[in-house]
Amino acid sequence: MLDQKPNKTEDQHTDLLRQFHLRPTRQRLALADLLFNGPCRHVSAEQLRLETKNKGINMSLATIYNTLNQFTKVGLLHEINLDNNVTYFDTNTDHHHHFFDPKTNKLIDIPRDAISLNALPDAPDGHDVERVDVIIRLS
Amino acid sequence: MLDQKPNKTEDQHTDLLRQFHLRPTRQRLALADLLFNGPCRHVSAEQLRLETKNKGINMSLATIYNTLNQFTKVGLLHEINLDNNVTYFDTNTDHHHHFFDPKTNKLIDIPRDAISLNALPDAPDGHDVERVDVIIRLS
DNA sequence: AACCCTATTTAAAATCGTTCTAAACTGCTT
DNA sequence: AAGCAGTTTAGAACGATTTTAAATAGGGTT
Repeated sequence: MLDQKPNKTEDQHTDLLRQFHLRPTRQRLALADLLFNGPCRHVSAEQLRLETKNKGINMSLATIYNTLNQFTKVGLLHEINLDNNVTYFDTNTDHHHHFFDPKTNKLIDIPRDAISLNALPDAPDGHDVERVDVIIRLS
Repeated sequence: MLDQKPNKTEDQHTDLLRQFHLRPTRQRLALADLLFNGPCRHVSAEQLRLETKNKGINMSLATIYNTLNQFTKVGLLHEINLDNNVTYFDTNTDHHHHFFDPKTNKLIDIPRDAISLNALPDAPDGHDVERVDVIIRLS
């Protein structure tokens, strides 16, 4: 009933965006609000389009894509690609792993240290290991 | 110089396709030849379109997609999706893992037992573990 | 070999997710 | 308030993949 109250985190998001030299526009703040308030999320551009629409926020799908890509570039999000050729964005940018349910296309985070990955093979000549992703596919 | 000699594996491929109730058509045999003769491969539909074209084999891209999907459905191929929203098909259907070079979009197989995956977390309620994919992203 | 039935192939259109374009708008500095 | 660069936008364009409906080709039967 206190929805007049200004969103407590809006100023934080403004600061956050400025840190990355992104102007805190209405649209970017709206998406930051959806992405960075609650618990970690795995969302597609289309999902966010629906969420903004449902909240009465007017913004074009192109802006959603632009923003997600910018957030990804500065490290606020991580990109994940799965079976269906839809790009998902993970608000958890820590090194971690995932359960994946192909039925629902839902991802569940697995903390990094919940999986012990010892004895990794050496990277091929001329390469380094940048990251190790474990995806546990569920049925 | 013996290219008149009938492809020694064509009969094997014919048998293989019949096992899965797929008619051994000219197109499917051509793709089986490209896929299942040499060492394991990771190919996209577009790559196969080029290869068939270069060999003078006439077949539509739709057929390549149809065939790859059919082969996948019966278990002759495995699908892999990476950063670029292109579907790759892996002729190695054993449980194994991959190096991935994002620069070239190339995959390199890692034998299953080259990575020790102990202490996997339990699958969420109502689910089983179907498969575990490890992707070592290179730089 | 001719016939038939169904599976398969095909070109073309359609679809889907995503990016690009060029014009309008807006945050920020002066 | 003015101006400029950064941002948003609608719509077109794009690339990968699927669908459509019509033509073709396996493979069995006569």
